[in-house]
Amino acid sequence: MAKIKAFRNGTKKDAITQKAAGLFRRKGFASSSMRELADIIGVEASSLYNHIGSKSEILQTICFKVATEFNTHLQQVQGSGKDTLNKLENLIRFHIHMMLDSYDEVFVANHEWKQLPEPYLGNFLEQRKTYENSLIEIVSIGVKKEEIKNIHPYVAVLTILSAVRGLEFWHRQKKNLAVEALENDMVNHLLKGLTK
Amino acid sequence: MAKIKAFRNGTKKDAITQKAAGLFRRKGFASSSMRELADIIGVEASSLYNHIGSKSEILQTICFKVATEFNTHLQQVQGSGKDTLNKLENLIRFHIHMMLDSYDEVFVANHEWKQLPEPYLGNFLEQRKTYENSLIEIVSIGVKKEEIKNIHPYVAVLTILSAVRGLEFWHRQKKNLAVEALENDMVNHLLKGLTK
DNA sequence: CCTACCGATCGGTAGG
DNA sequence: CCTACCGATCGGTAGG
Repeated sequence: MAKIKAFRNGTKKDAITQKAAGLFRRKGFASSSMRELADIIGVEASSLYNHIGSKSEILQTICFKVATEFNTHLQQVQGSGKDTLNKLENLIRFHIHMMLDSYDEVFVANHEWKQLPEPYLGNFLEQRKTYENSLIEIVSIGVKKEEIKNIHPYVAVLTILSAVRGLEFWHRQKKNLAVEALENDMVNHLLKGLTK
Repeated sequence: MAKIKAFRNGTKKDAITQKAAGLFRRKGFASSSMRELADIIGVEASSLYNHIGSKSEILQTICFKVATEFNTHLQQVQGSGKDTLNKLENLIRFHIHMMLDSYDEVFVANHEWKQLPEPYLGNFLEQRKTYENSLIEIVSIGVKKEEIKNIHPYVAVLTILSAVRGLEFWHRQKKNLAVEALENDMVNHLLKGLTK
């Protein structure tokens, strides 16, 4: 019975976090009230605190869940032994899939991390910097091995990360454009450019 | 005398708007209070209302000033008669300069437009959609004229706009990397790719 | 430009 | 899970 109760608490907390991700994405963290969130869940605001510790804790859960998923994937890529262009293609496709599959969570992690309280803010920024440095290292090795053209690795990484992040705008538009076509065109653009 | 008073009011409002842009960028619009802004200016919160109508009005001023600057430049490019790659390069460089020269304002326009009240929100989104459609048209013509490779124009525009927007992250880091080198590398990456 | 203040709303708690 | 409520803070106004 205790097990079932724990299970129920877990799913309820997960449900709150999921609904919160959607709300925070639409209105922003600071502009979202716990009363609004409670309305969406279908309870009174005070009842939320049986499942979560604070509003801020919800944001922490979202941000660090996303960070962990990206870090886990990066480690797989680093150990794959593929060449630079293959690694970058793999990373780009993963970012695209994450943005499309976990839109609310990735969006919130990208936009609302500033509202994290310390020490979570510092921890989050450190993880992001480490992630970015790993990508820079991958590009840097590619330049040295002459597998890709000579470019400042930092600029290439910034361009790639920013471009895939921009898919948050696509999600809202739903053009008559298949996901696979979009993904392939963006990979092609970022790796091979526009010039014929 | 009336003229001088109007002039002083004008600059004071401009000073408030400028300081607000920095504050809104750092903390977000909803998390920034008028009392904080007043502290930065060096007056009491109530005194701000001699120069501005509301907190929301400040955000409107910032967002539409930025939108107007981009629209004005776009019209120049459209009437320039250059080929597609030249037009795109011009647009990319302008976005980069805007991001570096008017960092706070561009950042706030990019991140906080959601907090605009109607009808400003609808107006802003319409302007942005029109701007985006103009860029899509430029790429589309380039594909038809075979000046650039075959790609979904929407994806190319999304990739370019997202990449230049990502320069907001660069601003904070101040790598030992000259602006010109960064600009040239990003233009090169977006137009010619990474592949040798 | 300031003092004084308002009603609304916020995140969160007590107690059942 | 709810009712009832708290202190803090918010954007903004009145009046001088």
